[in-house]
Amino acid sequence: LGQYEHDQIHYYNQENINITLHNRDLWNRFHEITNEMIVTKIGRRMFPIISINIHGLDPDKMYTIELSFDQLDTHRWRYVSSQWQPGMKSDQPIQHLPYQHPDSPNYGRTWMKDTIVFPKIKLTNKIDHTGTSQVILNSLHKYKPKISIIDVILKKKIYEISFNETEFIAVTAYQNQEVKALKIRHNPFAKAFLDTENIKKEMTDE
Amino acid sequence: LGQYEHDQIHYYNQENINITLHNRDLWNRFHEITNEMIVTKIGRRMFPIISINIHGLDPDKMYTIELSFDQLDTHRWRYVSSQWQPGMKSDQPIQHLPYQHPDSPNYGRTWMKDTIVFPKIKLTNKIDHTGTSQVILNSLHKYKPKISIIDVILKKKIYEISFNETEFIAVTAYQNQEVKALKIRHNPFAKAFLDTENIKKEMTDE
DNA sequence: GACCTTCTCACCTACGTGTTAAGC
DNA sequence: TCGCTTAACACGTAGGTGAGAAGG
Repeated sequence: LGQYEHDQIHYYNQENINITLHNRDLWNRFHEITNEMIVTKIGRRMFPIISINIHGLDPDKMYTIELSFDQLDTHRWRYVSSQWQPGMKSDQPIQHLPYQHPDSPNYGRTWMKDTIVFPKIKLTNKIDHTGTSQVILNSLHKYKPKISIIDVILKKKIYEISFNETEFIAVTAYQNQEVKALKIRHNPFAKAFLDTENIKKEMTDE
Repeated sequence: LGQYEHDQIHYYNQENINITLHNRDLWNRFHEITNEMIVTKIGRRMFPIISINIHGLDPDKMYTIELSFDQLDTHRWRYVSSQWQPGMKSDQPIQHLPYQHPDSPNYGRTWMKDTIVFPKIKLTNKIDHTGTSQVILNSLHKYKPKISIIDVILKKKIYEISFNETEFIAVTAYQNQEVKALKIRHNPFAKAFLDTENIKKEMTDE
Protein backbone atom coordinates (compact mmCIF):
# COMPACT_ATOMS: atom_id res chain seq x y z
CA LEU A 1 0.00 0.00 0.00
CA GLY A 2 2.61 2.58 -0.97
CA GLN A 3 5.05 1.66 1.78
CA TYR A 4 8.69 1.25 0.86
CA GLU A 5 10.53 -1.75 2.16
CA HIS A 6 12.95 0.29 4.22
CA ASP A 7 10.33 2.38 6.06
CA GLN A 8 10.36 1.52 9.72
CA ILE A 9 6.85 0.95 10.99
CA HIS A 10 5.58 -0.04 14.38
CA TYR A 11 1.96 -0.97 14.97
CA TYR A 12 0.84 -1.00 18.57
CA ASN A 13 -2.29 -2.91 17.67
CA GLN A 14 -4.12 -4.19 14.63
CA GLU A 15 -5.03 -0.91 13.00
CA ASN A 16 -4.92 -0.66 9.25
CA ILE A 17 -3.09 2.65 9.26
CA ASN A 18 -0.89 3.73 6.37
CA ILE A 19 1.35 6.80 6.14
CA THR A 20 3.25 7.87 3.03
CA LEU A 21 5.81 10.62 2.60
CA HIS A 22 4.16 13.15 0.31
CA ASN A 23 7.34 14.91 -0.91
CA ARG A 24 9.41 11.73 -1.18
CA ASP A 25 11.26 12.83 -4.35
CA LEU A 26 12.68 15.91 -2.70
CA TRP A 27 13.70 13.96 0.40
CA ASN A 28 15.36 11.35 -1.82
CA ARG A 29 17.39 14.02 -3.57
CA PHE A 30 18.29 15.50 -0.17
CA HIS A 31 19.37 12.10 1.06
CA GLU A 32 21.42 11.35 -2.06
CA ILE A 33 23.45 14.56 -1.85
CA THR A 34 24.23 15.09 1.81
CA ASN A 35 21.59 15.41 4.43
CA GLU A 36 22.51 18.54 6.38
CA MET A 37 19.80 20.31 8.33
CA ILE A 38 20.34 23.81 9.71
CA VAL A 39 19.70 24.42 13.42
CA THR A 40 20.09 27.89 14.93
CA LYS A 41 19.83 29.59 18.26
CA ILE A 42 16.50 31.24 17.49
CA GLY A 43 15.16 28.18 15.64
CA ARG A 44 15.11 27.30 11.96
CA ARG A 45 12.39 25.72 9.85
CA MET A 46 13.19 22.32 8.39
CA PHE A 47 14.19 21.91 4.77
CA PRO A 48 12.75 19.82 3.29
CA ILE A 49 9.50 20.07 5.22
CA ILE A 50 7.90 16.88 6.54
CA SER A 51 4.78 16.30 4.49
CA ILE A 52 2.65 13.14 4.76
CA ASN A 53 -0.60 11.47 3.76
CA ILE A 54 -2.52 9.24 6.15
CA HIS A 55 -5.03 6.50 5.40
CA GLY A 56 -6.85 3.94 7.49
CA LEU A 57 -7.86 6.04 10.49
CA ASP A 58 -11.38 5.86 11.91
CA PRO A 59 -13.00 9.03 10.50
CA ASP A 60 -14.95 9.63 13.70
CA LYS A 61 -12.22 8.95 16.23
CA MET A 62 -9.93 11.64 17.56
CA TYR A 63 -6.15 11.51 17.04
CA THR A 64 -3.08 13.59 17.80
CA ILE A 65 -0.17 13.56 15.35
CA GLU A 66 3.33 14.04 16.75
CA LEU A 67 6.77 14.56 15.28
CA SER A 68 9.85 13.62 17.28
CA PHE A 69 13.53 13.18 16.47
CA ASP A 70 15.46 10.04 17.39
CA GLN A 71 19.21 10.52 17.76
CA LEU A 72 20.70 7.67 15.73
CA ASP A 73 24.09 7.33 17.43
CA THR A 74 26.32 9.06 19.97
CA HIS A 75 28.94 10.21 17.47
CA ARG A 76 29.82 13.82 16.93
CA TRP A 77 30.03 13.93 13.12
CA ARG A 78 32.69 15.88 11.19
CA TYR A 79 32.84 17.08 7.58
CA VAL A 80 36.31 16.10 6.36
CA SER A 81 37.46 15.99 2.74
CA SER A 82 33.94 16.60 1.46
CA GLN A 83 32.53 13.73 3.46
CA TRP A 84 30.74 13.27 6.74
CA GLN A 85 32.60 10.97 9.11
CA PRO A 86 31.73 9.75 12.60
CA GLY A 87 33.87 11.47 15.23
CA MET A 88 34.37 10.80 18.89
CA LYS A 89 31.61 9.83 21.25
CA SER A 90 29.54 12.64 22.64
CA ASP A 91 27.32 13.09 25.64
CA GLN A 92 24.00 11.39 26.02
CA PRO A 93 21.18 12.54 23.71
CA ILE A 94 19.25 15.64 24.70
CA GLN A 95 15.74 14.89 25.77
CA HIS A 96 13.11 16.77 23.86
CA LEU A 97 9.36 16.74 23.89
CA PRO A 98 7.58 15.61 20.73
CA TYR A 99 6.19 18.38 18.54
CA GLN A 100 2.43 18.13 18.19
CA HIS A 101 0.95 19.09 14.86
CA PRO A 102 -0.96 22.34 15.53
CA ASP A 103 -4.23 20.84 14.23
CA SER A 104 -4.10 18.29 17.07
CA PRO A 105 -6.29 16.87 18.41
CA ASN A 106 -8.60 16.22 15.49
CA TYR A 107 -10.85 13.69 13.77
CA GLY A 108 -9.47 10.91 11.57
CA ARG A 109 -11.68 12.42 8.86
CA THR A 110 -9.80 15.72 9.07
CA TRP A 111 -6.32 14.16 9.11
CA MET A 112 -7.10 12.03 6.05
CA LYS A 113 -8.73 14.80 4.01
CA ASP A 114 -5.55 16.61 2.95
CA THR A 115 -1.78 16.27 3.04
CA ILE A 116 -0.48 16.98 6.54
CA VAL A 117 2.42 19.42 6.54
CA PHE A 118 4.77 20.51 9.34
CA PRO A 119 6.06 23.89 8.12
CA LYS A 120 6.03 25.63 11.50
CA ILE A 121 8.34 23.37 13.48
CA LYS A 122 11.65 25.05 14.35
CA LEU A 123 14.93 23.30 15.09
CA THR A 124 17.17 24.92 17.69
CA ASN A 125 20.42 24.11 19.47
CA LYS A 126 19.57 26.30 22.46
CA ILE A 127 18.55 24.32 25.53
CA ASP A 128 16.61 27.12 27.17
CA HIS A 129 14.37 27.72 24.19
CA THR A 130 10.91 26.95 25.48
CA GLY A 131 8.61 27.89 22.62
CA THR A 132 6.15 25.12 21.84
CA SER A 133 7.16 25.06 18.19
CA GLN A 134 10.86 24.62 19.07
CA VAL A 135 12.61 21.26 19.10
CA ILE A 136 16.07 21.13 20.67
CA LEU A 137 18.73 19.15 18.79
CA ASN A 138 22.48 18.67 19.21
CA SER A 139 24.48 20.17 16.37
CA LEU A 140 26.68 17.70 14.45
CA HIS A 141 24.60 14.75 15.52
CA LYS A 142 22.49 12.44 13.39
CA TYR A 143 18.70 12.39 13.66
CA LYS A 144 15.73 10.61 12.17
CA PRO A 145 12.28 12.19 12.35
CA LYS A 146 9.52 9.90 13.62
CA ILE A 147 5.80 10.39 13.15
CA SER A 148 3.49 9.07 15.85
CA ILE A 149 -0.28 8.76 16.01
CA ILE A 150 -1.93 8.91 19.42
CA ASP A 151 -5.47 7.75 20.10
CA VAL A 152 -6.92 10.60 22.14
CA ILE A 153 -9.53 8.56 24.01
CA LEU A 154 -7.26 5.63 24.84
CA LYS A 155 -4.39 8.06 25.51
CA LYS A 156 -2.11 5.56 23.81
CA LYS A 157 0.29 5.60 20.88
CA ILE A 158 -1.15 3.36 18.18
CA TYR A 159 1.26 3.83 15.27
CA GLU A 160 4.77 5.00 14.53
CA ILE A 161 6.75 5.40 11.31
CA SER A 162 10.07 6.86 10.21
CA PHE A 163 11.62 7.18 6.76
CA ASN A 164 15.28 6.64 5.95
CA GLU A 165 15.28 9.51 3.43
CA THR A 166 14.50 11.94 6.21
CA GLU A 167 17.62 11.19 8.25
CA PHE A 168 19.83 14.24 8.68
CA ILE A 169 22.87 15.68 10.40
CA ALA A 170 22.18 18.88 12.33
CA VAL A 171 24.58 21.73 11.44
CA THR A 172 24.76 25.43 12.27
CA ALA A 173 26.03 26.27 8.77
CA TYR A 174 25.97 24.33 5.51
CA GLN A 175 29.12 22.33 4.79
CA ASN A 176 28.09 20.88 1.44
CA GLN A 177 27.42 23.27 -1.46
CA GLU A 178 24.93 21.00 -3.21
CA VAL A 179 22.55 20.83 -0.27
CA LYS A 180 22.61 24.59 -0.05
CA ALA A 181 21.89 24.81 -3.77
CA LEU A 182 18.99 22.35 -3.44
CA LYS A 183 17.38 24.55 -0.83
CA ILE A 184 17.92 27.76 -2.74
CA ARG A 185 16.12 26.24 -5.70
CA HIS A 186 13.20 24.80 -3.77
CA ASN A 187 12.61 27.25 -0.93
CA PRO A 188 10.95 30.51 -2.07
CA PHE A 189 12.44 32.40 0.86
CA ALA A 190 15.95 31.77 -0.48
CA LYS A 191 15.14 33.18 -3.92
CA ALA A 192 17.45 36.12 -3.28
CA PHE A 193 20.45 33.82 -3.87
CA LEU A 194 19.37 32.11 -7.06
CA ASP A 195 21.90 33.71 -9.38
CA THR A 196 25.21 32.26 -8.25
CA GLU A 197 27.53 29.87 -10.03
CA ASN A 198 26.82 27.00 -7.64
CA ILE A 199 23.13 27.03 -8.30
CA LYS A 200 23.53 27.15 -12.05
CA LYS A 201 25.92 24.20 -11.87
CA GLU A 202 23.51 22.21 -9.73
CA MET A 203 20.58 22.92 -12.03
CA THR A 204 22.35 21.61 -15.13
CA ASP A 205 23.41 18.51 -13.20
CA GLU A 206 19.84 17.56 -12.47
CA LEU B 1 -18.27 36.93 37.53
CA GLY B 2 -17.12 39.62 35.14
CA GLN B 3 -20.28 39.60 33.05
CA TYR B 4 -21.87 42.91 32.20
CA GLU B 5 -25.58 43.26 32.67
CA HIS B 6 -26.23 43.79 28.99
CA ASP B 7 -24.35 40.74 27.71
CA GLN B 8 -26.79 38.28 26.20
CA ILE B 9 -26.14 34.79 27.47
CA HIS B 10 -27.90 31.54 26.78
CA TYR B 11 -27.14 28.40 28.74
CA TYR B 12 -28.37 25.18 27.21
CA ASN B 13 -27.83 23.34 30.47
CA GLN B 14 -26.44 23.95 33.94
CA GLU B 15 -22.80 24.51 33.07
CA ASN B 16 -20.87 27.12 34.98
CA ILE B 17 -19.33 28.62 31.86
CA ASN B 18 -18.20 32.24 31.78
CA ILE B 19 -16.90 34.20 28.78
CA THR B 20 -15.51 37.73 28.95
CA LEU B 21 -14.51 40.06 26.15
CA HIS B 22 -10.75 40.50 26.49
CA ASN B 23 -10.39 43.75 24.54
CA ARG B 24 -13.57 45.31 25.87
CA ASP B 25 -12.12 48.84 26.10
CA LEU B 26 -11.35 48.97 22.39
CA TRP B 27 -14.77 47.59 21.50
CA ASN B 28 -16.40 50.16 23.76
CA ARG B 29 -14.57 52.98 22.00
CA PHE B 30 -15.56 51.46 18.65
CA HIS B 31 -19.18 51.29 19.77
CA GLU B 32 -19.21 54.86 21.11
CA ILE B 33 -17.93 56.38 17.88
CA THR B 34 -19.69 54.55 15.08
CA ASN B 35 -19.47 50.87 14.57
CA GLU B 36 -18.57 50.42 10.91
CA MET B 37 -16.91 47.19 9.85
CA ILE B 38 -15.30 46.84 6.42
CA VAL B 39 -16.34 43.94 4.18
CA THR B 40 -14.74 43.39 0.78
CA LYS B 41 -15.02 41.08 -2.16
CA ILE B 42 -11.84 39.18 -1.32
CA GLY B 43 -12.51 39.24 2.44
CA ARG B 44 -11.34 41.62 5.15
CA ARG B 45 -10.13 40.89 8.68
CA MET B 46 -12.28 42.30 11.47
CA PHE B 47 -11.31 45.41 13.35
CA PRO B 48 -11.42 45.24 16.27
CA ILE B 49 -10.61 41.53 16.51
CA ILE B 50 -12.82 39.32 18.67
CA SER B 51 -10.76 38.31 21.70
CA ILE B 52 -12.18 36.39 24.66
CA ASN B 53 -11.37 34.56 27.87
CA ILE B 54 -13.25 31.43 28.92
CA HIS B 55 -13.70 29.92 32.36
CA GLY B 56 -15.71 27.05 33.76
CA LEU B 57 -15.16 24.42 31.09
CA ASP B 58 -14.29 20.85 32.03
CA PRO B 59 -10.53 20.72 31.45
CA ASP B 60 -10.70 17.16 30.12
CA LYS B 61 -13.73 17.49 27.87
CA MET B 62 -13.49 18.45 24.23
CA TYR B 63 -15.12 21.59 22.85
CA THR B 64 -15.44 23.47 19.59
CA ILE B 65 -15.67 27.28 19.65
CA GLU B 66 -17.66 28.99 16.91
CA LEU B 67 -18.22 32.55 15.81
CA SER B 68 -21.36 33.49 13.90
CA PHE B 69 -23.05 36.76 12.97
CA ASP B 70 -26.72 37.42 13.68
CA GLN B 71 -28.35 40.00 11.43
CA LEU B 72 -30.16 42.32 13.86
CA ASP B 73 -32.87 43.69 11.59
CA THR B 74 -33.92 43.77 7.94
CA HIS B 75 -33.13 47.44 7.37
CA ARG B 76 -30.66 48.65 4.83
CA TRP B 77 -28.82 51.32 6.81
CA ARG B 78 -27.76 54.70 5.38
CA TYR B 79 -25.20 57.26 6.54
CA VAL B 80 -27.01 60.59 6.35
CA SER B 81 -25.87 63.87 7.96
CA SER B 82 -23.09 62.13 9.85
CA GLN B 83 -25.46 59.57 11.33
CA TRP B 84 -26.54 56.04 10.58
CA GLN B 85 -30.26 55.75 9.98
CA PRO B 86 -32.43 52.73 9.21
CA GLY B 87 -33.48 52.69 5.57
CA MET B 88 -36.00 50.61 3.71
CA LYS B 89 -36.53 46.92 4.28
CA SER B 90 -34.16 44.59 2.53
CA ASP B 91 -34.24 40.96 1.52
CA GLN B 92 -34.06 38.14 3.97
CA PRO B 93 -30.74 37.64 5.80
CA ILE B 94 -28.01 35.71 4.00
CA GLN B 95 -27.40 32.32 5.53
CA HIS B 96 -23.83 31.73 6.52
CA LEU B 97 -22.06 28.89 8.26
CA PRO B 98 -20.49 29.60 11.64
CA TYR B 99 -16.74 30.14 11.64
CA GLN B 100 -14.95 27.55 13.73
CA HIS B 101 -11.91 28.71 15.66
CA PRO B 102 -8.94 27.00 13.96
CA ASP B 103 -7.84 25.36 17.23
CA SER B 104 -11.14 23.43 17.30
CA PRO B 105 -11.79 20.85 18.51
CA ASN B 106 -9.75 21.05 21.70
CA TYR B 107 -9.72 20.38 25.43
CA GLY B 108 -11.34 22.73 27.93
CA ARG B 109 -7.88 22.96 29.48
CA THR B 110 -6.45 24.39 26.24
CA TRP B 111 -9.28 26.87 25.66
CA MET B 112 -9.00 28.23 29.21
CA LYS B 113 -5.19 28.51 29.25
CA ASP B 114 -4.86 31.67 27.14
CA THR B 115 -6.94 34.40 25.56
CA ILE B 116 -8.74 33.08 22.48
CA VAL B 117 -8.35 35.34 19.48
CA PHE B 118 -10.04 35.29 16.07
CA PRO B 119 -7.59 37.24 13.86
CA LYS B 120 -7.96 35.07 10.74
CA ILE B 121 -11.67 35.36 10.10
CA LYS B 122 -12.48 37.32 6.94
CA LEU B 123 -15.68 39.21 6.21
CA THR B 124 -16.84 39.24 2.60
CA ASN B 125 -19.87 40.45 0.64
CA LYS B 126 -19.33 37.94 -2.17
CA ILE B 127 -21.78 35.05 -2.10
CA ASP B 128 -19.61 32.65 -4.05
CA HIS B 129 -16.65 32.96 -1.72
CA THR B 130 -16.15 29.49 -0.32
CA GLY B 131 -12.95 29.70 1.72
CA THR B 132 -13.44 28.25 5.17
CA SER B 133 -12.18 31.42 6.81
CA GLN B 134 -14.70 33.58 4.90
CA VAL B 135 -18.00 34.72 6.37
CA ILE B 136 -20.52 36.26 3.99
CA LEU B 137 -22.34 39.40 5.18
CA ASN B 138 -24.70 41.90 3.55
CA SER B 139 -23.19 45.35 3.23
CA LEU B 140 -25.12 48.14 4.99
CA HIS B 141 -26.79 45.72 7.36
CA LYS B 142 -26.40 45.45 11.11
CA TYR B 143 -24.76 42.43 12.72
CA LYS B 144 -23.90 41.11 16.14
CA PRO B 145 -21.16 38.49 16.55
CA LYS B 146 -22.15 35.49 18.65
CA ILE B 147 -19.77 33.04 20.30
CA SER B 148 -20.95 29.46 20.73
CA ILE B 149 -19.45 26.52 22.59
CA ILE B 150 -20.20 23.03 21.30
CA ASP B 151 -19.68 19.89 23.34
CA VAL B 152 -17.89 17.58 20.91
CA ILE B 153 -19.04 14.30 22.42
CA LEU B 154 -22.67 15.30 22.89
CA LYS B 155 -22.58 17.12 19.52
CA LYS B 156 -24.69 19.83 21.13
CA LYS B 157 -24.39 23.57 21.67
CA ILE B 158 -24.06 24.16 25.40
CA TYR B 159 -23.45 27.92 25.63
CA GLU B 160 -23.92 31.10 23.64
CA ILE B 161 -23.01 34.71 24.29
CA SER B 162 -22.98 38.01 22.41
CA PHE B 163 -21.81 41.46 23.44
CA ASN B 164 -23.56 44.72 22.58
CA GLU B 165 -20.25 46.52 22.07
CA THR B 166 -19.44 44.22 19.18
CA GLU B 167 -22.49 45.14 17.11
CA PHE B 168 -21.52 46.66 13.78
CA ILE B 169 -22.77 47.86 10.42
CA ALA B 170 -21.04 46.24 7.46
CA VAL B 171 -19.68 48.75 4.92
CA THR B 172 -17.50 48.54 1.82
CA ALA B 173 -15.80 51.86 2.66
CA TYR B 174 -15.60 53.89 5.85
CA GLN B 175 -18.23 56.61 6.20
CA ASN B 176 -17.16 57.98 9.56
CA GLN B 177 -13.70 59.53 9.89
CA GLU B 178 -13.31 58.72 13.57
CA VAL B 179 -13.71 54.98 13.10
CA LYS B 180 -11.10 55.10 10.37
CA ALA B 181 -8.78 57.03 12.69
CA LEU B 182 -9.34 54.53 15.51
CA LYS B 183 -8.27 51.69 13.27
CA ILE B 184 -5.24 53.52 11.90
CA ARG B 185 -4.04 54.08 15.46
CA HIS B 186 -4.62 50.53 16.68
CA ASN B 187 -3.94 48.33 13.67
CA PRO B 188 -0.22 48.00 12.85
CA PHE B 189 -0.98 47.28 9.19
CA ALA B 190 -2.47 50.75 8.75
CA LYS B 191 0.59 52.54 10.13
CA ALA B 192 1.29 54.03 6.70
CA PHE B 193 -1.55 56.52 7.25
CA LEU B 194 -0.71 57.71 10.75
CA ASP B 195 0.38 61.25 9.85
CA THR B 196 -2.82 62.90 8.71
CA GLU B 197 -4.78 65.69 10.33
CA ASN B 198 -7.69 63.47 11.27
CA ILE B 199 -5.56 61.12 13.27
CA LYS B 200 -3.83 63.88 15.15
CA LYS B 201 -7.20 65.43 15.99
CA GLU B 202 -8.54 62.09 17.23
CA MET B 203 -5.51 61.45 19.39
CA THR B 204 -5.80 64.74 21.23
CA ASP B 205 -9.51 64.12 21.77
CA GLU B 206 -8.86 60.90 23.61
C1' DG C 1 -26.33 63.22 -10.06
C1' DA C 2 -25.98 60.36 -5.84
C1' DC C 3 -24.55 56.40 -3.70
C1' DC C 4 -22.19 52.38 -3.25
C1' DT C 5 -18.61 48.97 -4.86
C1' DT C 6 -14.36 47.53 -7.00
C1' DC C 7 -9.66 47.85 -8.56
C1' DT C 8 -4.86 49.15 -8.48
C1' DC C 9 -1.45 51.11 -5.85
C1' DA C 10 2.11 52.59 -2.39
C1' DC C 11 3.24 51.51 2.07
C1' DC C 12 3.34 49.04 5.84
C1' DT C 13 4.00 44.41 9.18
C1' DA C 14 5.92 39.97 9.81
C1' DC C 15 9.07 36.69 8.93
C1' DG C 16 12.16 33.17 6.21
C1' DT C 17 16.72 33.03 3.53
C1' DG C 18 21.96 32.74 2.88
C1' DT C 19 26.03 35.99 3.40
C1' DT C 20 29.65 37.73 5.80
C1' DA C 21 32.34 39.06 9.52
C1' DA C 22 33.06 38.60 14.20
C1' DG C 23 33.16 35.70 18.32
C1' DC C 24 34.65 31.77 20.99
C1' DT D 1 45.13 28.10 13.97
C1' DC D 2 41.21 25.58 13.42
C1' DG D 3 36.42 24.41 13.80
C1' DC D 4 32.19 25.71 14.92
C1' DT D 5 28.64 29.26 16.36
C1' DT D 6 26.60 33.76 16.51
C1' DA D 7 24.84 38.34 15.10
C1' DA D 8 23.86 41.97 11.83
C1' DC D 9 22.44 42.45 7.32
C1' DA D 10 20.33 42.75 2.58
C1' DC D 11 16.90 40.70 0.13
C1' DG D 12 13.35 37.93 -0.65
C1' DT D 13 8.02 35.95 0.34
C1' DA D 14 3.47 36.68 2.10
C1' DG D 15 -0.08 39.40 3.26
C1' DG D 16 -2.82 43.43 5.75
C1' DT D 17 -3.86 48.75 5.22
C1' DG D 18 -6.36 53.05 3.35
C1' DA D 19 -6.11 56.25 -0.81
C1' DG D 20 -8.06 57.49 -4.81
C1' DA D 21 -9.76 56.68 -9.30
C1' DA D 22 -12.89 54.09 -11.90
C1' DG D 23 -17.06 51.43 -12.37
C1' DG D 24 -22.01 50.47 -11.85
